[in-house]
Amino acid sequence: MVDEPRSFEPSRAVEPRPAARPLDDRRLAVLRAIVQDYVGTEEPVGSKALVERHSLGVSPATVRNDMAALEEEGFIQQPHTSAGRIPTDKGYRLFVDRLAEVKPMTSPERRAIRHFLEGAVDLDDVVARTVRLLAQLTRQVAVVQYPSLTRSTVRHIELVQLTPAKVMLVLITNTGRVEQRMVDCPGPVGDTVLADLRARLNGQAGGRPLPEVPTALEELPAAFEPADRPTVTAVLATLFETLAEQNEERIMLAGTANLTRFGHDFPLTIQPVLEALEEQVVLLRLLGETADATMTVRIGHENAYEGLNSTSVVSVGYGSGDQSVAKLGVIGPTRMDYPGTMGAVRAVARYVGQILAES
Amino acid sequence: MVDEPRSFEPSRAVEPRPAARPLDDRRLAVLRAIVQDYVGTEEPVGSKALVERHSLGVSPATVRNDMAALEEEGFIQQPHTSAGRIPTDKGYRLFVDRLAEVKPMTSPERRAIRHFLEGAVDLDDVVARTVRLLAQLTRQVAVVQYPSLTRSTVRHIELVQLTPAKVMLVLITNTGRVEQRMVDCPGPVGDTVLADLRARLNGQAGGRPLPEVPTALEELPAAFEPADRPTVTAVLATLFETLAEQNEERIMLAGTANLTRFGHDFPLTIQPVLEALEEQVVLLRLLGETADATMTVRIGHENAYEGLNSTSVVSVGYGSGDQSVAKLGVIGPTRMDYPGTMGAVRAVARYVGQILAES
DNA sequence: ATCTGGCACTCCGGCAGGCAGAGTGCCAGG
DNA sequence: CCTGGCACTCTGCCTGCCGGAGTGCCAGAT
Repeated sequence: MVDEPRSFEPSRAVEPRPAARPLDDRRLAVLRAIVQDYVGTEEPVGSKALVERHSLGVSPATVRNDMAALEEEGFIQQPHTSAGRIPTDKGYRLFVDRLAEVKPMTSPERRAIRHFLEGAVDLDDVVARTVRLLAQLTRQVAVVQYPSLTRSTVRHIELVQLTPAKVMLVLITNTGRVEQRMVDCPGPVGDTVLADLRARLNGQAGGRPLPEVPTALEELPAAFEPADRPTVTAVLATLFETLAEQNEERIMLAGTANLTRFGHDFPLTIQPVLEALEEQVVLLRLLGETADATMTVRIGHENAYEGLNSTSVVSVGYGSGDQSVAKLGVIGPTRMDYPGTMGAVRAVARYVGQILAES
Repeated sequence: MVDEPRSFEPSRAVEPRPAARPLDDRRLAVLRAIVQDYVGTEEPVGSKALVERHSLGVSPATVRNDMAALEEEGFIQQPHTSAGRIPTDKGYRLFVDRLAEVKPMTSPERRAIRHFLEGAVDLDDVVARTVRLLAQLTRQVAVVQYPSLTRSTVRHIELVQLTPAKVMLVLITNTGRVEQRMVDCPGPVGDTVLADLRARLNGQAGGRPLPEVPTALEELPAAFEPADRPTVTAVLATLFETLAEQNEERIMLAGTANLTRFGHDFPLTIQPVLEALEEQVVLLRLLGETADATMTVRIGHENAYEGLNSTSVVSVGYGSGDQSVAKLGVIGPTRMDYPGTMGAVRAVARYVGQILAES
């Protein structure tokens, strides 16, 4: 294992460390170079090529020794004897943790992102644009989760009478999401009752976070005439059902065509990934494991889902205010450009959050 | 070219046709056998294998002659000299036009379809279930278009005041589709005006096909006080915009993982297909070319979109009543099981139509 | 006139052998 | 502790070779 980064200081005491320290630094540099080259060329990288492309200031032979040590520790591996080295999952992990900086978007890029997202007309459009943008920027598969119901607040509840005993319930959240359900009432519903119910619903639930709504409305039926209570409870039941339905958490994805640039051994790698992408459940769980605010990178076997063992997932939460309402991310081969991808993901999350806050 | 099918009669006159007639029959049988075998094995089929698997009653040598003729006419082709034959697009065309029967679903299959679709709770769910079902039945990529706005009628229009000058417009169609838009009004909107407008909108537009709505509401602003007219026109503008937005025609797809079973020369074939699937526009145009009621089969180069030149598309309209409101279909390799696929597509379209009519 | 068996021909696919190139590990010397 | 050198190993590629599958054509049979 490698120690903490503070060992970079100008060498204060010399005795407690057996002079293995500067060597470690160079080893890390070698690992960084290997990752960068491999990501670029997709071919095992050898010692000679390394010293040519990166000014490491040492000879290939030295690099070979470092490589042997890195392999010993499990950061890199050889596909076969006398081939170059490629990073292992563990190697990538070290790379993103200690060797890579998130690469910020250039300001023209930022302008373009902002401009593209600002053209959106409704929530569907925002999500659609976001996911396409992300796929394009990273040239990978992008996934965006709709702002989740559970973290939103009620903006408005509307009741619409369709037939005497059929009412449509519309729930609008502060994130612009709209859910509608039909309610079959036990009998004809009077206009005044409906208006009253509508007013009370909005009065008592308006502005509240969705999970709190059931408790806030608990006492509601008692406020109505006994004859009207069945109707009220029917509406409430449907409302609570809508609130509870987490499986209504939708996601959108784009960039599947980028899968073709995945690797050489094609059908094998791509098939399970495509299967995973079809399963909303899998994707939701994937995003669910993301820490809210900080960016999460899951590399290869760190992914719980087996089909994604040869992919990496970069994800982060985004939100309309300071707190996140949903997640987004990209899925790509483990050999991806981590700094660039992370930069793009972060930037897009930030801007879509802003857009949502404005609308 | 091959002539009309009535030549199957027991040979009446012998003189005007140079006895090439019975031969034609056998040639067609050979073509059918080639298509069937190739679809099954995915390998060029030779004369010997053909006579072994199908009881054609003639020797390989004879079949070879027929094959030469079929190749001459462009129905089959050889990948290289001394390989077996594979059907051309033209060969498949002849096959589906004259040699194949749509294979009906078995009754357990039909029961399963019906049962699976009946579990749906709303329109989104109907479409989602349909597309998954279709993908599973055909083991190919399935595409389902949402019931289109242009063919639906207005069930209800609702106006919801969110802020003094912000109104949400909700449009509900008879197919259960719901569209909502924000309307920014030029000034605060009075309750009575809003109620009046709501009533008039529903009175004059309710039940009408969507395309007729603009003309039906043409005179509406005149019925209001001059002071309120800007608000009315703002609402109407948004409504018309919603109606006009054909690009809001949404589609859903499933079964992308089935692309891996496409062929040998992988990335090349699959890449353009994935790209096509990402472009809703392409898919919509694809389905748009489908004749409403009858099933359409477009084979290989018959597809206008170039990326789909090595695929076939089987599509058909479906509807809640007797007329179709949207289309659905599947996309697969030209070497697909046409009878089975067509049977599945037809059955699913029929049942989803029934489900929509019921709800 | 049509079908059939036979025959020569072509081409693909797989396999062995040889060769160049890249990369490694190790060792002795700076 | 780094470096140059050397022997070794492995892949990838090309070559040549063979067997198999399939065809096209022709002459004979029905």
